[in-house]
Amino acid sequence: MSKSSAARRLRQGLPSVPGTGRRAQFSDRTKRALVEVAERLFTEDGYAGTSLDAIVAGAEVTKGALYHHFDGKRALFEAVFERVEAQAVGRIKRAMQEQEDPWDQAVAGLRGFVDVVQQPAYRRVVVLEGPAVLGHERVREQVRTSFTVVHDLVANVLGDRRQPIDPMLLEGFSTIFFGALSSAGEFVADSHDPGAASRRVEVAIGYILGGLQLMRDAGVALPGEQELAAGAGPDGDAPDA
Amino acid sequence: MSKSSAARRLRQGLPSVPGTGRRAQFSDRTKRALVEVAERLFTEDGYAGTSLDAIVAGAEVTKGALYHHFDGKRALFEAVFERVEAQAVGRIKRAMQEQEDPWDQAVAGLRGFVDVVQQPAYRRVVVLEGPAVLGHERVREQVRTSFTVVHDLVANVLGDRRQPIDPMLLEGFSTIFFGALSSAGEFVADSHDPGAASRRVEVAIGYILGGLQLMRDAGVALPGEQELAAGAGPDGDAPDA
DNA sequence: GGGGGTACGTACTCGCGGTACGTACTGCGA
DNA sequence: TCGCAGTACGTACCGCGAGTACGTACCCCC
Repeated sequence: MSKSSAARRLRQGLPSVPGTGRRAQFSDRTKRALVEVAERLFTEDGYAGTSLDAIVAGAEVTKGALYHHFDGKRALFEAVFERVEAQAVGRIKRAMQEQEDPWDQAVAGLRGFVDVVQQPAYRRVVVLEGPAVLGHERVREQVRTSFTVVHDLVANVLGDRRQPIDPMLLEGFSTIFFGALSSAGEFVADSHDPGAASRRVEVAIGYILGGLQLMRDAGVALPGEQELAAGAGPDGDAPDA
Repeated sequence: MSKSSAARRLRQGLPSVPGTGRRAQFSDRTKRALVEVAERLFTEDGYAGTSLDAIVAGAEVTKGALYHHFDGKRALFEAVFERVEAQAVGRIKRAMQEQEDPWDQAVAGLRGFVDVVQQPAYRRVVVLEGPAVLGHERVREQVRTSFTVVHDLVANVLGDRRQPIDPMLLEGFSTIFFGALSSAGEFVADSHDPGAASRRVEVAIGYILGGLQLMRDAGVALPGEQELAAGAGPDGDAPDA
């Protein structure tokens, strides 16, 4: 049937008689193997399309091992989800740290984010199936890290004003802009010519940010908390062109 | 076990001996009942959380009827998906037709879209699970109708220029803005105070659109097709503030 | 009025997630 | 060094649920 325990350990580069090796090392290796195989299969075939049997077969263990390390299929998916997200955050942060100037850092962050959304694992596990499997609030919670980058950038672009911006309005701006960036990444990933598409996307994002700066510099005031608290705001349309 | 055929027909308000009634009417009624029950259950419990047994029990038919009308669970979900989307499009179009002025129409369309994204059925079936179950390209295809509203609006805001805008760039703008609107709806739906949140969202969207108009009127040119075709564009950042 | 086709109902299979339980190995304390 | 407890699995099984095969009643049209 399945390979013997000794053969498996041999394949993992460990002594077949593990008298000397640390036991926890075996355990961690098994767990990591499960997560890595699961990431590959979930990315290729999706959550529902991947059976636990396929995962344990790929990792050359059995369901007993899987259920020893994880509470079930969802928990395993969540582990994969966290891993993919962590890799994405690392990628974005590394890109930003290569820049000195705050503005360049922000641009690098945006580019990094658009890049990340194009990774197959990120698209499938985090964007496509994550919300349906784990609930979108769980995704939001996890994505909070990369969201912060966008949040700070928006605050920076809208900032430099005397009275502080209404926090909920800032949150709204950030959320909207975050959704815009996600769509931008999707647009590039779905495009037949990713290079050309990403150039368009950068132009578009730059144009939008430029517009926000123009609005700010033109003195078009955002409403304060008291105006927003009142029931009927202004018609909410643009300044007369 | 289950109710007899006669009892079911009685319950549906049809003669228990349906000698006079049209046969196709029974069929359509069964099909619609299945879709309606499925919409309710899919919205409440999600795709994976809803069993076909629960659906056919709710519709007071059996799996034979379901598999006669639909190719399987996915096909039934797709029918629900199309129904929910069609209702959403109708809602948006109706809101727009109440306005005369093109700008007011556009604003009504945006508001209608943000409204729609807050409907539980739309959120769950179209936004949350649709992409994972049917694939995001299928969702894109279906959502094309409401996307057109956004597309036209963006073209309108960016338009009024001498040389026409690069089509792919316009597509990028629309996609990004569409994503922004989706996030806006999600923001409102997730908020504890939807009224306050939707006011913020309208302000933010108005501010962004105003920025785009300012950019246009300030003569900040978007690159043409030939510049975009060249490999390295400008750094893609905002105009100096 | 009978034959064919539609619109179901019934009974079953099978894949898959989850569970119960057995077991080998390992590190530790006496 | 010997037991002993706990870990890290393996194995066998259960139940649910999607899909299928097949039977049947009824309607419509000739």
